[in-house]
Amino acid sequence: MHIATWNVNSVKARMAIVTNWLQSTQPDVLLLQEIKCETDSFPSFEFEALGYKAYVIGQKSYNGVAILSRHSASDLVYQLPGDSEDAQARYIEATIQGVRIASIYLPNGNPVGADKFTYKLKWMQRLKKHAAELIERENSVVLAGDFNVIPEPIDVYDPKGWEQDALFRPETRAAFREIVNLGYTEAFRALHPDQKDAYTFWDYQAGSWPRNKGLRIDHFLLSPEATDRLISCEIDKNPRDKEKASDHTPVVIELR
DNA sequence: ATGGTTGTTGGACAA
Repeated sequence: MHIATWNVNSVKARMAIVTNWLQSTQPDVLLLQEIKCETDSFPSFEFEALGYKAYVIGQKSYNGVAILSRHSASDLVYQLPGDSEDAQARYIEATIQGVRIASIYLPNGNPVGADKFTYKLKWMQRLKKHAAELIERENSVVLAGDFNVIPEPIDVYDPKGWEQDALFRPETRAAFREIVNLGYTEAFRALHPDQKDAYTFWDYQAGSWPRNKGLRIDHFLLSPEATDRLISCEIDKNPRDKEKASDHTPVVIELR
């Protein structure tokens, strides 16, 4: 079973690149983040034509996540539990072929010191609580998406320069470790412990892509049973080099 | 670089 995650930075602006990639890669599941459209205007029909059913929670202009699946999904959850007041569309979860899978768009959190950073840390505490319940309740759990977290210095081109950024602040990294330490395995680093310059995001500005000045912020967290089934985890850099690319590129895992 | 770019939206805001 192949599962992919991709922050597409507007699904409508990215339709050609995403559909071409789906046709060539044909994962069982593609998790999308930052679809930037309302639920009802998601281009479900185009994905159905390629054999994927779409499960979507969107909102106007910002955020929005989706699960595209070649197999039927059940027991959908459309928001991260723990705050019914939170209207931001950043979380969707479903069971596909016995695997509990979430598509996550964790808040960016910048600027540090303002409401946005507080919101990020609270969101991560909610995610920790929910991740603890999932690992207790379910067997194979896959939490994947744009975590907006740089886990370690190896995951950023200039660790010093990013010290004060919400993606790399000690509080952010600690909250991420707390989730992992519930018993999850971060798939890419587990399989590629020493691989440097392995990034999933390159800013549109200042020639970040051609200079490979990137960040590794899109992750797969796997429960113990899912980890036992893990065959591979690879970053596919090809879509980032296309015309009209997203600033993120997809990551793909295979489970046996 | 107190730069730079992209997307939504029609001026900022988010990233």
